[in-house]
Amino acid sequence: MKTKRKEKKIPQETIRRLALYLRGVRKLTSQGLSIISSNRITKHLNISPDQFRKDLSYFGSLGKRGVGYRLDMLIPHLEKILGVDRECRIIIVGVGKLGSALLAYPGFLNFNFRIVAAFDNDPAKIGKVIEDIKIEDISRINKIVPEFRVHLAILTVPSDSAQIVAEKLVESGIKGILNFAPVNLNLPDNILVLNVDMATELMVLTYFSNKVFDIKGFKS
Amino acid sequence: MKTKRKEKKIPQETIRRLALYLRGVRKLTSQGLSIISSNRITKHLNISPDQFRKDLSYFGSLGKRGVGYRLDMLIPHLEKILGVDRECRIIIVGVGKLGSALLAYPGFLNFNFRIVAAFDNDPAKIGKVIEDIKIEDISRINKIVPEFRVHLAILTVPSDSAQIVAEKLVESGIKGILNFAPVNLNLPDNILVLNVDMATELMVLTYFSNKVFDIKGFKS
DNA sequence: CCTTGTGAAAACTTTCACAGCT
DNA sequence: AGCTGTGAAAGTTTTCACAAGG
Repeated sequence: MKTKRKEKKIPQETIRRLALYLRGVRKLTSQGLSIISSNRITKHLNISPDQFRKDLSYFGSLGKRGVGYRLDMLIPHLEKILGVDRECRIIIVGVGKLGSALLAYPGFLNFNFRIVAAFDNDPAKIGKVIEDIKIEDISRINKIVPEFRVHLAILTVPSDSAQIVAEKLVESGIKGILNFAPVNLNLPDNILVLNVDMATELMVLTYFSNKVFDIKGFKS
Repeated sequence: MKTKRKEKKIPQETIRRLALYLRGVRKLTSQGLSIISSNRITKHLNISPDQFRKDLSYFGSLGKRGVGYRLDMLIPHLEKILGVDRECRIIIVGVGKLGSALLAYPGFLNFNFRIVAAFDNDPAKIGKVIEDIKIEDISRINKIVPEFRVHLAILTVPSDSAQIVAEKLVESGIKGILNFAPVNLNLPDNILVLNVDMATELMVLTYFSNKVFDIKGFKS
């Protein structure tokens, strides 16, 4: 990333970890805890307490020395930083098997993400209702995105059409795309794209598991 | 310490990019190209040519100065490094909506990943066949993993049971896990875990899209 | 002129260590 | 005594710049 701001530089991975912390501290709250140390928070997250404190310090100080962090302050703090204190409207584009599965995924609501529409170009699917969401023709993206002030799109169309559909999304005013199609999208710099590519993840696992073999002296 | 090979430190992200390169060069081959420069390869990947050459250089030199890379050598080279030159057997554990979608995902085969079994604990599902794969009872993991010499597992069970199921997978001899449950798995160090967490990705997108607003001076 | 391969510099991220507050 | 917050050190990754080869 090439942000050339004078603001102190926040590592990208810090943001990803903040999301992890939010999950973690919510779980601890539900266990009845109210004040908690960096040590305790990170115990089950495979992250060092130092890293946690450093990550938080980018956004001002919140803990009490000698004491720890108040969960009732920490949770809203993290939610505010991540922007999940307000509802974020999202759409799913491409209602194949994966798109349908994501439509039904309950975990989005925990973080204030609301799926407001789903799109496909298959006439057999358009008009059907899945999980209370009516499937719309893809040509209606331009109408619905501004109307519902949609921020983000989950893109689960076939690779062939990913680029062109992504361009439509950009045109309609979307700000970011979570792309499940295994292609690199070429879009303007101000559009954020994160790729989720299952085959790549498996390759990374394969590479490192072979490495472990080597080091341990095993044979496959 | 025990590795006999030259001990250069290879960045983790390099491996992820190699998978990207493999996708890219395969596409270029299908366009009839046979020799190609780092510039051309990375043109549509949002990666610099320098990065590409550096990444490759960790594994020895393969290109010809003044010329470029021969695709018929580059592709097998990348495949070998990533370990996708041999079949890798995988299983899917948890055949809910997401698990079923992944069972049907055709992209795994391009990289020699073969799904050999699927597991669930729901009696209503056990015995059913999806995409030519019979769904087995989760208790049979211990039998099937060694029998088919399964390397990797895709974990798509509910969060509550993810840890305990993961431990069963480790017991059975699995080497790595692609975890879709939004919890941190605590497993031995020699087991590789990669997490795919849709809500986290959306939060990262939200964070950065708000940042872009700020920088550009827009309002939401 | 091409383009690769690679040390060296620059940039970035994590870990350390300790001052300072409760 | 216990824990946070944070500069400074250590470690890691990317970018630069250029020698060397077709």
